[in-house]
Amino acid sequence: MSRTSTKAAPPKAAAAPKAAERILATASELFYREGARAVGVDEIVVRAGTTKPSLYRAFESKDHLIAAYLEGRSADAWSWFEKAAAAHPGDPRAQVLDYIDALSGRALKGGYRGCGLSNAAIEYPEAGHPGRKVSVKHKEKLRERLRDLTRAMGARKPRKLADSLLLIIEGVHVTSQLFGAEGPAAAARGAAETLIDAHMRGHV
Amino acid sequence: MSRTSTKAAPPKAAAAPKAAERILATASELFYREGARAVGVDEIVVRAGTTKPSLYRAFESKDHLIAAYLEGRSADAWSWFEKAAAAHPGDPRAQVLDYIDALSGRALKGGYRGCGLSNAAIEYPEAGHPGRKVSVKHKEKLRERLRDLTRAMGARKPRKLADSLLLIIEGVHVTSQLFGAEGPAAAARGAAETLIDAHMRGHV
DNA sequence: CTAGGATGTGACCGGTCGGTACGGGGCGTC
DNA sequence: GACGCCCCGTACCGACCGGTCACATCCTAG
Repeated sequence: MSRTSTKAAPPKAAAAPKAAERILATASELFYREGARAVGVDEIVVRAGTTKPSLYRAFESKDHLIAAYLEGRSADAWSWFEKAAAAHPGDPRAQVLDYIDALSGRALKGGYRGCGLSNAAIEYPEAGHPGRKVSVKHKEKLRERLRDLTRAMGARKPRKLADSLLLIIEGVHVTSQLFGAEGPAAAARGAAETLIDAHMRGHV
Repeated sequence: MSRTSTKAAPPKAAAAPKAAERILATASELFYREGARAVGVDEIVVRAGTTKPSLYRAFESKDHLIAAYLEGRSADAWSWFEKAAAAHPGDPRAQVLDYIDALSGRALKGGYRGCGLSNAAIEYPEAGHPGRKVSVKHKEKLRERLRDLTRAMGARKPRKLADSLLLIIEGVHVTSQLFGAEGPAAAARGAAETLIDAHMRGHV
């Protein structure tokens, strides 16, 4: 961190201080593991080594803290997505397969609790909830990105194939929570391959 | 209501009286629509036109009331399943397709909130929760039934096909909550057909 | 050294959570 | 009419919910 210019040291809004970061990190772990509704703000601040006013200075409500947590989850998911894309440049089929592979790989490990975004949408069905909005936006964008990929493959019905893959992906998320390591997630990649190949051959 | 016989009117244990039934019915609707964690016992008893002691006389705790609600959901799901089976005797492919069709049909209507059993498992990740046990048992049985069907089809890899179909089914449940009527559920039947046909041809 | 702003602190708010003790009241039976 | 049985509702419990207050403390810029 070097000194910048002599005048106007921090031009933009100050970055979040440490307490707020710890709160978000702690809340993210707790929300993911136990579900947002099951976790109280008291537990969050105690485990973050701080207190409630610090929480409410950084986040206007618990619901907005949930939204911030989900924004983080969304960013993580996109980084996985981009990583899979970067691993197979110009090969959309391998990209989506790699993404699904990574997904079911994590799903088959212990402690997996599915997709935080999907879980939150289930916990908060009310349309206006700030967290739910983040989830819905993320999933809509994912649907779009999947369509981009299936179009790039040259699939006959790219939208239908993308939706089919999305069903598989969400299926992985929930079944892994129900069945654990022996769950159907292991079948995800194979199913995705079959679906893609059938669409490429026009067998749909 | 006519008089029954003169002697020994109710020989077996008395059936649940009206209050308990109203509580279960009200709770079931509320739990499904808003999520079990979001609904308090006070709201349940008020809307059922009764009071808390009546609830706790019939159910030993809220968690057990949730379990009772999920038992009902499970029974409903099996009746849909059996209906699809009965509609196509001796044709397991048509049976499973019909079931998925019925599922996505409901999913594309308004007010759909997915599978109550899956939702509850997401809301209550703790292994010991009585409601979660009902959900897990149901889903394991569903996986078995699906395997029976794919075996009856003569699929090359019946377990893998069954798991693939289960991924689709659970995918329908969650995506319908995220996307509403325009969601990917409409692609479910087609995807299932493609998967089944590929497995029958041995293209897996 | 001083002044200001951002941060941490403990106490506290009304409301709701799941759960319970207890006392009446309807009804068929003698 | 008195009894016993079963079912129900009134009132209440301690704990915790999300959220706020006034105040102590610290860091940093000047």
